[in-house]
Amino acid sequence: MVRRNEEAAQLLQEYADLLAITGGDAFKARAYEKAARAIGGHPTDIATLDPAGLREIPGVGRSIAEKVTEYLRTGHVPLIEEARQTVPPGVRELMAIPGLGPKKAMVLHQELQVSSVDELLGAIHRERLRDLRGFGPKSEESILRGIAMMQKAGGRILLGAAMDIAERIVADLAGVTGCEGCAYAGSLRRMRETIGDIDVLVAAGDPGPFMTAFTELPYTAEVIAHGPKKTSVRTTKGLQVDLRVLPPDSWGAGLQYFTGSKAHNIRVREIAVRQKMKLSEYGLFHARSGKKITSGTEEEIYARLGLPWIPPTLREDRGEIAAALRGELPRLVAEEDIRGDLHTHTDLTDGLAPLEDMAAAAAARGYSYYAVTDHAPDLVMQRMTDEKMLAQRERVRALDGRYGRMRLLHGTELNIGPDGDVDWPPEFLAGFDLCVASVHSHFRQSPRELTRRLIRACENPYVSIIGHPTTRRIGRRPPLDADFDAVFEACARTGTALEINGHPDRLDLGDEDILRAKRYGVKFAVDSDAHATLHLAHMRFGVGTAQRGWLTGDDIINTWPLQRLRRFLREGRRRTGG
DNA sequence: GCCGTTTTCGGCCCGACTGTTTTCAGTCG
Repeated sequence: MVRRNEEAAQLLQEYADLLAITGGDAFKARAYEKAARAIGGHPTDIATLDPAGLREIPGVGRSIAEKVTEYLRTGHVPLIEEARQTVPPGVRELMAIPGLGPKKAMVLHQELQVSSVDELLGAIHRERLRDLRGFGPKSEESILRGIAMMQKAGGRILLGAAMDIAERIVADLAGVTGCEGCAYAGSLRRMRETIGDIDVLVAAGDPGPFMTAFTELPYTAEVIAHGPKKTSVRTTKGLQVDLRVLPPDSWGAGLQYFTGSKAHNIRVREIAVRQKMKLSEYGLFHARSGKKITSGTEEEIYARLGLPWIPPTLREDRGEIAAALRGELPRLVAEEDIRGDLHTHTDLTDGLAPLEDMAAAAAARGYSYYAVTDHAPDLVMQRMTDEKMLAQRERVRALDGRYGRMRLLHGTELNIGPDGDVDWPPEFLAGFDLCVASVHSHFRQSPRELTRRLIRACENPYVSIIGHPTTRRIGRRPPLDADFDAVFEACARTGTALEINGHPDRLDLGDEDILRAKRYGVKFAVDSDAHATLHLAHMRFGVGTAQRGWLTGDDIINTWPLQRLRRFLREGRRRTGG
């Protein structure tokens, strides 16, 4: 069942943007934004709710409930469609550029008739922006930087969004009669942080029904190519999806081939050639006779080449073949190994769900422990106080034991200030079971200052985990320009874990940094940073990223039993390394 | 547009930073 929540959330967000662009009531725009967020993170599928049920979602009142109901019934909301007519679509696109908000986007459109990113680039190069009120050379520079960040993603979409659509397609095609196997392959199966296009494979004798079903899926906007072996479509969101139907006995060869990466496959084929064999998407063959050796499963193909099966997340030609040949592939962490989440939020700060709901959802995931880590006072907009935090601690203590075997931990996400200080003095921090500390502002300090700042946070005895260490947001904000080797060294020295934040916008640390950090002997924490019950599921992307960094359960503190985790937290409070 | 132990009006997450300005608007977290 596909949730309609995301669609409705996007529509309401669009209307909020349109209101902001056209200079409507800012509070009204914010109300729509808030409702969009609440609906997107609401655990119940809104399609099952009547207007009264919708109004129980915080931030949804009479007017928005009516519009959502209308949208669910007819697929249209005339008021929003009218508003859409008044603003060229490119203007909203401009708002996606970091540093450009609704006001500046509208000025660019009204004064320079700019309504797309390309037109904006043209205007900057002709130095047209400098004459505009509120713009200058620095803004040109920062806009260019923002556009470069966006374009570096090169039309690729984030892992989470790609996974959503791929899983829907796989579920739909698996229901077509004659389906003997259906899976996504490509960079998505390898869990890369961004995805260019989605590859879906089906094993079936007769491709026809699948090709037809594929072109008729509700999210298919345009059929790019339609043949007997391959069909390509563009989805309503502009993402290309390729479907290949393989004969069932070629399944393993096809899956191996289309999973890639290209560099990994080249290495594997070299091994085949050295053994007088040939590997293609149809199977493994004798080079001379052309006779097929095997093609049914990936395991058989790798085995016939003298290799163990290599997990897709390792298939990047980063030494996995050599390690496999030596029998030294790591025993990668799996999602089932995760015993708890150590970085999550509730509606006490910017989360959507109350403590009880978050804890119940965590327990349903089978966790043995679960940490609530709401924001601390220095993130001013969250309005945290000592009293609120202590009251929450009381509630956490009272609820502990009510979720089966799952234990509740009370923590916080501290802010690492410009000097590396955190929100509270040691006496107060000592009351938490654990503290995550993260950078939330002052991203553009000098490398020297940033490095010192992060190291000082590591050296705080009460800081156990550095949250989203580089603070990058994929395609939006570059990583901090710090000397991360020095930070990794400090983490190892002080017994501070580095977070692998599973939010698809972040995936921070990323795979390359994980590989580097591991060499210093650092431990990691894979967290969801959930702000809603559903976001607890982002753990899978964190685990995928950890796998891409070659991590085992032993490297990751939240795969450990609670006792060992507590020992790590205690040790860290003793070792300041100073 | 939402919300309510301030309850049908009048608030709404608030402060800092940035680049522009010559006193501040826009953007961000």
